Amino acid sequence: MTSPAAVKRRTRVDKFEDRRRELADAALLALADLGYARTSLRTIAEHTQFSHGLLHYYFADKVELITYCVRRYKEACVKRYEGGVGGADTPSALAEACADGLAAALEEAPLMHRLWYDLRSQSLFEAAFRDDVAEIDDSLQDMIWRNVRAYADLTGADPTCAPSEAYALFDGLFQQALQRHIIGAENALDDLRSGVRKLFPRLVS
Amino acid sequence: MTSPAAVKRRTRVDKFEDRRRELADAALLALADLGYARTSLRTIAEHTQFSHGLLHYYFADKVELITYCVRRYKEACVKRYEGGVGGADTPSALAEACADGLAAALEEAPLMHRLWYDLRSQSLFEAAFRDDVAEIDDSLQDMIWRNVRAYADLTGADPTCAPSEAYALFDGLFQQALQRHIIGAENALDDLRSGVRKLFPRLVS
DNA sequence: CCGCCGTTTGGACGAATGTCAAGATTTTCT
DNA sequence: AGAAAATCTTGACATTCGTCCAAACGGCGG
Repeated sequence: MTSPAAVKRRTRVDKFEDRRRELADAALLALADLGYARTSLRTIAEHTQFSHGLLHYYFADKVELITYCVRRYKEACVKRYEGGVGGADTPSALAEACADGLAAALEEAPLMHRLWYDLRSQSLFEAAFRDDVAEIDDSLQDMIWRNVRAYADLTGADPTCAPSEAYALFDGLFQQALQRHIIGAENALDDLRSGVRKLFPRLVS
Repeated sequence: MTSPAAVKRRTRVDKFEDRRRELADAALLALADLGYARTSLRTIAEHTQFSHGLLHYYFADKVELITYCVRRYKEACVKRYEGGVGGADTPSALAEACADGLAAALEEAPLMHRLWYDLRSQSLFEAAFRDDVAEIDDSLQDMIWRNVRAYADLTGADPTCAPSEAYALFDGLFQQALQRHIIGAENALDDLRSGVRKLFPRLVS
């Protein structure tokens, strides 16, 4: 089995990682509130029960904290979507399920999605974020592509677009819906559902 | 006619407005380089031949300067696109012309478009930017819709989507292409052209 | 030539930022 | 229980930020 030293060490790094996660979650709440540009380490610390100095005990600098947050956000993100839309036996049912899923995700946590687009924009200026952002983009693209493929299978046809193409189109709809939802447009969610539902048949033979 | 006083006064405010424009243009260059989050008034001043104190002579505060920049960006933006694609007599020719136009716009000034998406993201946190951003979004949506309508007319069919829907889809393609172009993907522009060309027939009956 | 007024400068201010280190506190191990 | 290691707090640091202001500049009318 594992030696006592190994056990001790494992619990130690686990506690360390647990606290890192705890701090990162609090940081994500602060970031979702204020956005990257306006979130300082001290305001992040205010979202925790600890002092600001502790952040430098668990993270080397601000960039490492933010990138850790992005990675953590991604974990929750893929876990959220990997369930997928399994039980749909007709094309339009799948399209509707996907539309409802995206609309529900937007309604459930609009501030988190706002943060995502903020961080993705920042990654165009700050190269340190690019790898993590690209990973998240890839997993989102996979999620979209699984649905498009499943839709095509149900119709007996083939997709007429590349995975990245499909992702760009869905993402465009989602981002616009988020924008309008945050402004306060009450038809943003319905328009998103409608747009997604109509997008599927546009992407197969 | 205009009185001498009015003439004199007009030249005065014109000089004032000219300098505002000059400063805003320099600010736009700085913003395009660094992004909203990292651009300070002093770094903006370094892009001009003046000192940082001058900015507060022409702009009340930073928000007024930025919003003025956004408005100025919009002017150039609509002027850039209002020419449109007049001379196209077949649907696929129009689609190709539009695809080439968007790809050329991206290649010509990628940093400006990066700034646009940055500022649009910021507007989701800073309500002061929302009106100007919404105006730009509207004019871009009009630009897209004119092309979709023209394409539909050439095919003798009707668009099967709303203007905002079309804009969201095109914008999704463009934003992804920008992202990949900045990362250094050499096929980003070609994929954008292909995606745009293929998007038109998807949006008509 | 002087004085005026629109411009422009450069420095100063308080506040906020990221970072760091020394000390206090808590946990862990023997 | 006591020593050692970890966790956490506190205060300080050098910068940088937006903002403001007194003074200097410069052209133009009197």
